[in-house]
Amino acid sequence: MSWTEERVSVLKKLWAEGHSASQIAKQLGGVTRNAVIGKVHRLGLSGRATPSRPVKRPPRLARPKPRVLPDGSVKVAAPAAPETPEVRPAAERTEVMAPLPPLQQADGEPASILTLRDSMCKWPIGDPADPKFAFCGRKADCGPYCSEHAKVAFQPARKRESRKGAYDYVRRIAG
DNA sequence: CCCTGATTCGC
DNA sequence: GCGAATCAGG
Repeated sequence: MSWTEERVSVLKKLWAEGHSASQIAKQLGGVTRNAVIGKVHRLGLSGRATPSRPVKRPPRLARPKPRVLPDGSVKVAAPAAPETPEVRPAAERTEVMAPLPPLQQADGEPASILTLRDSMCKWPIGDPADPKFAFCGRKADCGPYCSEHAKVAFQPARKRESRKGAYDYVRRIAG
């Protein structure tokens, strides 16, 4: 079947009335819903009333699919260039583990190994090898951490011993 | 697994 | 221009 003026007008009418592509294809006959969608897209009336789907997905990358030719041979197109991975910024990853900056004490310095006391949050902040390495230093809630860091420390429990490991690490550093 | 529209690309 | 294949969702 071909897209006669008649059939196109019917297509437009049904599409405008909100029928789905498969319903239109069924009514027209001789075409699949893909054909209808393709025609709709070509006519430029793709965007209809899409109540529950304003989802905008990124363009699909090319499909280098092998195709079987009539003579039985297989042809493979050159693979399309991969999209840019886009790595997450380091700051975004760190933010989860250290949402709070070290508490400034009276002397303006954050809690260090020397000044960290039992009642202070022992959440490490920064690289231990860095001179600026410090601890959270806020009031420890019920464990070694303040209420905020306790949420982070005692939540994921990934793999095996994130909690114990974190605590031991602090004990090792803090004494 | 059913459905939806969107997109690609060989024809 | 056409539409099958495929994708990304509901």
